[in-house]
Amino acid sequence: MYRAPRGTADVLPEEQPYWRYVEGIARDVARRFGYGRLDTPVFESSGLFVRGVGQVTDIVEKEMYTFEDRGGDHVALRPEGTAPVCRAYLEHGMRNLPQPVRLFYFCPIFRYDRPQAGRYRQHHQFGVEAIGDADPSVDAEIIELAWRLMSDLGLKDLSLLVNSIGDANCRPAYLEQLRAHYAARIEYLCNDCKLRLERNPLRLLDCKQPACIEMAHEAPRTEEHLCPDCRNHWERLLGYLRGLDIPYRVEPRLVRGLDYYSRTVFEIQPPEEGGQTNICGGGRYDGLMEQLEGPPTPGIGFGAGMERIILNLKRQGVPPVEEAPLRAVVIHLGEAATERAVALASDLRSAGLGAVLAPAGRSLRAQLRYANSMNVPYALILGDDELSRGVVVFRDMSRAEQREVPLENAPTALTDACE
RNA sequence: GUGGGCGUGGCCAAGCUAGGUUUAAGGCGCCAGGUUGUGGCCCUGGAGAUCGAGGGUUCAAAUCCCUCCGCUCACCCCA
Repeated sequence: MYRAPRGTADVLPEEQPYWRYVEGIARDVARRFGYGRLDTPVFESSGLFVRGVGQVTDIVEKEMYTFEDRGGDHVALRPEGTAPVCRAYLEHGMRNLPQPVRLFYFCPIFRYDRPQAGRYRQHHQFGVEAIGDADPSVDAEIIELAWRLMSDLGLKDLSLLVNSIGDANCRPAYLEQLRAHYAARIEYLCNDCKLRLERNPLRLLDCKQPACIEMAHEAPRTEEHLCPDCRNHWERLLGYLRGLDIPYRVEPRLVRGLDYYSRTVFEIQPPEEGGQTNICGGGRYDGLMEQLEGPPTPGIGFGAGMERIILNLKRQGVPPVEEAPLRAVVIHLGEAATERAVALASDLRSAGLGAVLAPAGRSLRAQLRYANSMNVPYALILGDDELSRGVVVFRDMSRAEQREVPLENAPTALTDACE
């Protein structure tokens, strides 16, 4: 028998309220901040991600779903959300729009990884990007948006971690210091970190090995090696966050796994529980547009994992919104009544009422049991007797009371009853 | 890529240590009946499993051995 591929999941009807809930609130928050929705293709040229995300990142090196299509083009299932948005910004000449351009998206993300709690090969992100303005007030706006999303969702006890990793001016010198610090202690490094020392020294800082954590503690801090412009940007951002009463924590060892980040990086973490630590991550990417062969254009944004948000909503007991509920089951006895019941159910739907037909050919008792299991407030019962008199039995399921109403008045009666 | 745990009807699961008494318990759910037209509780009945797959040991394997597959948790990485 076929199963859903490893690391993917069906979202069953009973799960949908959570998805609707998160989408609804995310959409509303995005709207209140003036963000417009952008949908991009589920696959892109592989090169977009190799150039944008970075050749030596795990995402590109070992997690991308890439393939050659029948025409010989090299494409990849989208492994992250920002590069496609930037591609679309460039492709559609959005620099001619008022800056910054504010965009949001919901999309599936694909990474070939060993699945575990809160981690999938196909997951979904809500993301926002503000492109075309380098001012730290935009950083604050993005972080505020993320923070407001979480609080509007009803999630509690979250932590906001922020850091600045500098820019092209100050990072090279910082990385040299970092390398020197670790090179002097190379014999104590874990094997992964020995590789990082050469290839991606920034990542030395967030190694989880105990010995490496210790070294990271004494390592030079990004925050203390910023050039004047980055320092000014950083301090203004923190000032704005304080003004917004957003409780941040500066985390000197916070770096991000994608190459394109510069200056501001941040994450939002749920309270400690087993499983994945961050439900939202983002930062500034002022160099990305140039990597994609566009004009220098600053940008900042974040991605938030839908599955992880929903996982935490469940852990915290936040109830999702009710969907438009079913109002009635239409019960019918006999061929003639069935024919009329089909029309009656249709009339109810035309009146905006959720209604389903009880399974045909079953006893009244069985159909009522069905109505009971559907958890509807009313059952409309139509048999030969009612049909001949032009009425329908209108039964209140919770009170176990019923009365007759003229067939043609059924939609109105049900509407009134549901108010 | 590395390591731990687990695989018995749609779901939860007993049985496996000491192989035969299992035609593989029980519960939920599903269908029917108990009321020839009245649900929820209760009662009765029914459908539904080649015990993850393949091989081996044995007179006999869900139970023991081997191989493979899958799920899951953690590392790594990230949302």
